[in-house]
Amino acid sequence: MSKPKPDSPDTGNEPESQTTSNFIRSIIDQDVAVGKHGGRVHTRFPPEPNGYLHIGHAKSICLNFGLAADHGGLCNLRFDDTNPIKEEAEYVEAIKEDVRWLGFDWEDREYYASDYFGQLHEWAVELIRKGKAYVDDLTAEEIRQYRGTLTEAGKESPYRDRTVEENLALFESMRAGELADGSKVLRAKIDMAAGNLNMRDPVLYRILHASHHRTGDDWCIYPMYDFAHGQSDSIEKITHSLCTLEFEDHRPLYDWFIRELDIFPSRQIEFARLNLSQTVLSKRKLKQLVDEGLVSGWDDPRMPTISALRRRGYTPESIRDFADRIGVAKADSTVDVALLEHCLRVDLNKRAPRVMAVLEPLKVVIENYPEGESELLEAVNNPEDPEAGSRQIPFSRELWIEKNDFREEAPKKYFRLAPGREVRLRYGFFITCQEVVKDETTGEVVELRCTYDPETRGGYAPDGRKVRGTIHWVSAAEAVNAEVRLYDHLLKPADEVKADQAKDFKASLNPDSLKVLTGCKVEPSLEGAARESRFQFERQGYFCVDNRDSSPDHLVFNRTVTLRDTWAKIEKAQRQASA
RNA sequence: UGGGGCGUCGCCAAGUGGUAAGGCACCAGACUUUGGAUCUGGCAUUCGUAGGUUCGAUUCCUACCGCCCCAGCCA
Repeated sequence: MSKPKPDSPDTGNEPESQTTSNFIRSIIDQDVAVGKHGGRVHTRFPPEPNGYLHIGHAKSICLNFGLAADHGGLCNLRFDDTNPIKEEAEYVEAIKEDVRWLGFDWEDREYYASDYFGQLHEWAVELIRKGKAYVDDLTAEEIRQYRGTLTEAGKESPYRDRTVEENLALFESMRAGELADGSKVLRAKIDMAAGNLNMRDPVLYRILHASHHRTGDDWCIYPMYDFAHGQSDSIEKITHSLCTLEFEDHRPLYDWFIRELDIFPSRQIEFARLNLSQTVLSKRKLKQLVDEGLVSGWDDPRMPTISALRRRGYTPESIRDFADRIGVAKADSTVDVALLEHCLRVDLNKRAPRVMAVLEPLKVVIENYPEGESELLEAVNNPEDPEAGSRQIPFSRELWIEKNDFREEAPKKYFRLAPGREVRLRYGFFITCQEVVKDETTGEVVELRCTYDPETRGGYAPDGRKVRGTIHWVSAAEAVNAEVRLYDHLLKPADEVKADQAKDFKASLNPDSLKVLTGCKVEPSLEGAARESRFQFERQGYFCVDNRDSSPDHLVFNRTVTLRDTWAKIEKAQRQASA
C-alpha cells in the first residue's frame, strides 16, 4: 500500500495560457521590432518594504517577470526604500520569500533605491547648478497653500529665485545635518501654473533625521519617490517601467528628470490595479483588520496576502494562471473571485491526492458485519492522475459518515442516505439504513443502524443494480482526529452589501468567514501529514495542513476552497421555489 | 472655465474601417463509484449616448453622459 503523497510538488501541469495580447505587450513588441535599446527588454518589480505583498502585487510580479521572460529579457527586484520611517528589513525578507514562492527568480539583480542615494544626491546638485532646482524655506503648510488648487494656479515661493551659489550652500547644509526636519526642502523649478499638480515645483528632497534600515545614519536628507523611482529605473537601464494608473500624472515629471539629467530613457507605462470581489486589497483596510483583531494576522487564511493564500493552500501555479487570465488593461475593474477559485480548482484537481474525511461525524453501525473484524479496501489516490496509484483503507463494523449525508425525510432529488435507502460507501460496500437511533431527550439523530451487502465489495454491484448516491466515510476504530477550519470570503457578495458599502467596509464583512470544526474524523493515511501538504477531501473540497498550528498530534486543516456543489444549487433553488 | 485616464455580455478581456475572440459565471443535456472531473449545446444583430464621414464604423470626426485618479516634506 502506498500512502497518498502529500501532493505533487510541481506537476508541470501549469496551463498553457494562450496569452492574449494586451497593450503593454504590443508596445514592447513594437519597441523590439524597431530595435529600440537593441531589442533589449528589462523590467523591474519595485515594492516598498513597508508591508506584506498581496494578490494585487502578484499581478504586477507576474506581469513584470512574465513580460521580460517572454522577450528573453530580465526583471529586477528593487526595493523602493526612500522613506526610512515606514520601512523595515523584516518586510524585505518577507517580500523576497513571497516572490520566490510565487516562482520567480531575480538571480543577482536585487537592488535598492537606497543604493543610489549618492548618485541621486549628485543629480540634485546638477539640477541646482542648471538653475532647475532650489532650496525652499516655506513650511509644509505654506507649500501646500502656495501649490494652489485643482482649478487655480499656484504661486511661486519667495525663495524660488535664490542664486545657484546660495542653493548649493543651503543644500549642502541640509545634507550636513545642520538643519531641523521640515525646515527646508529642495524643489524642482518647473511651473507653478501647470495644470498637472505634480509639475508645480515638486519636492525632491526632505530633511529627515531618521535611521534607514540599510544606510543607517549616513543620510539625513531623503529623496522623494518622484526623484528616486525614475532615476533608479534609469540607472538599472530598465526599458519598460510598469506601474499602476495613479502614477499617470507623474509621467510628465518622470520624463522631465530624464530630459534634464540626460540619463537613460526608461519608459513608464501604467495599467489598472487589481480589484477582487469579496475582499479588500488596500493596505490601509487590511491593516485595520489585523489591528482590530478581526483576523488573526497578515497570514490569516482569509486575507488576500501572498502569505495568507499560501497558508490557505493556494498553489503558486494557480496564482500565476490567474494573473495570465485576468489580462492587463487600463480600465478600472473588479475581477470576480470565482475566477481565482476556478484557477485553483483546475490546478488542485490535477494534483491533489484524494482522501476521505468526515467533518461532522455521525456514527453508523453495520449490524451484519462481524464484530471485532476489519478488512482493507483499495482506494484510488487521484482519478485524474493514474501515476498517483492507490492505497488501502480499513473498513469495519463501526464507521463515521457525514451528518448531512443522512436525512430522515429525503427531499426530492436527494440521493443520499435515508431510512430504508441504499447508498454506496465510496470504495466500500452498498449499505442500507435500517434504523435511526435518537437521543431520547433532544431527539437528535445520534446513530444509524445499517446492513451491508457483502457482494458489493469495492462498491460494485454484481447484479448491476444502481444506487444514485455515493458517500464518503471513515472506519471509526482507525480514524484520526483533526481540527478543520472552514474559510469563506472576507466580505459578503456585493449584491448583499448594497448601500451600506459607502460608510464602512467593515459593515460588509462576512460573519461566516470562519467556522472551526473540532472532532473531525480523517482516514488513517493522513496521520502525521506534513504542513502545507494539500489534499482533496472527497466530495467536499481542497484542504491544506496549516503551516502554523498543525502538529503531528493535533492535525489542523484549512479549507482552501470547496468543490463545485451542484446539490447545494438544487437545494437552494428548491428552497426559493417553496418560499 | 484645472490636468490626466477610462467606458465592448453579469465579471474580466481581444478586436480598432469590412461586418463582435476567449475565459469566468450562468442555463440545459450526456457521462459518472466524488451531486467532483470530463464532454456537448446555449448565452452581445451589438460595442456609454446622439449626430456626422463612408458602399460599409465598436473602430474616423463632433458633441454629450458616466466613472476613476491628482492639491503628502507617502509610495
